[in-house]
Amino acid sequence: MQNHEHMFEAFLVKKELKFTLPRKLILSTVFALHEHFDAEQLYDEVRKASRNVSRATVYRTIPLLVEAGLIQKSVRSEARDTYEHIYGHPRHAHWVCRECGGVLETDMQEICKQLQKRAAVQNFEIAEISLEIKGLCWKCRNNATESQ
Amino acid sequence: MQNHEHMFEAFLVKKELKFTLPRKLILSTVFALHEHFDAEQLYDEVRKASRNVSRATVYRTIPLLVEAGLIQKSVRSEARDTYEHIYGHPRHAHWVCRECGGVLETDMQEICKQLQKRAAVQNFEIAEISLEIKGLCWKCRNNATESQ
DNA sequence: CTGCTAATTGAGAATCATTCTCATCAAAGG
DNA sequence: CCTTTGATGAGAATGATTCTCAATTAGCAG
Repeated sequence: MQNHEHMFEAFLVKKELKFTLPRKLILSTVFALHEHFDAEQLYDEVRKASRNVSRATVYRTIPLLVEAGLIQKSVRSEARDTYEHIYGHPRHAHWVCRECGGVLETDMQEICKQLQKRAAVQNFEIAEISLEIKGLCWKCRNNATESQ
Repeated sequence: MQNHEHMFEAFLVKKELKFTLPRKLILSTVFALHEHFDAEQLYDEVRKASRNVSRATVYRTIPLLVEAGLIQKSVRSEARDTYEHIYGHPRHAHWVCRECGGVLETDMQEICKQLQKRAAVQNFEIAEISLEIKGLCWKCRNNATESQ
């Protein structure tokens, strides 16, 4: 049993919820998937392993995974909500280009440290941090100036 | 005419769009509203000024205001998309409590400076910055420990 | 092993914010 | 006052997510 399975099971036990077969399947599928995914992609993958898991259960399990600290919502404002692993992945900022939609990720260890300090002062317990910068990437800036 | 009206008009002219009456109305309503609002609230307010503005036009104008740099999407993951003024408002981080839903705002001038530096290196042109921290506020942490 | 109880599930209907369609209207220049 | 093209209003359509409810399952007690 992998580490994230232990974590999820511990979380469920604490909440007096059951570590059922559908939940096990969804969990292992999430961690077999790319770091970024949406509910529908997850559902498709889960169905490959078992046709007996419904879309509703996938949608119901995602918030549990979020609350357990295993995943969090990722880049926003797309049609579907997207999620990303946070267990075992250092936090990173997302630089989203408004023009081409490309996403660049950069390290944010330093910023996280600053936020942790501020959290201590405010007595706030951090579960998720999302930093998103939108604008124009270098490619689209070049295209914009060329076409003038 | 206020400054944000000049900005919006300049933006529209540059895009070869017209500064029509509905757009003027929506713009002035946005800036008469709280810093945070959603499309429906905006629509309700606009309708108070004129019953001849449709929901569709409100929804169509919001992305223009975003692109013009006057507003941006705010705290996410609520049912409706919410927006906040950015023209004339220093950027701030949102600390969202998962338990009570409360939102605290803190300054992020320092972080913005760091991001500007990194943007210069990447040759990225920043239009929006959103920093959202989710977790438990001090009140809800206290409640949690009491009830154990 | 068997029954009990409450949580969980699957299937599909329901919701509801947002987007789209399309006929009508308005602005700006000639 | 035409003309052309973008803008608008009204309501239909979309589509991700949530809800409903009867059937199933897990965990426990006997």
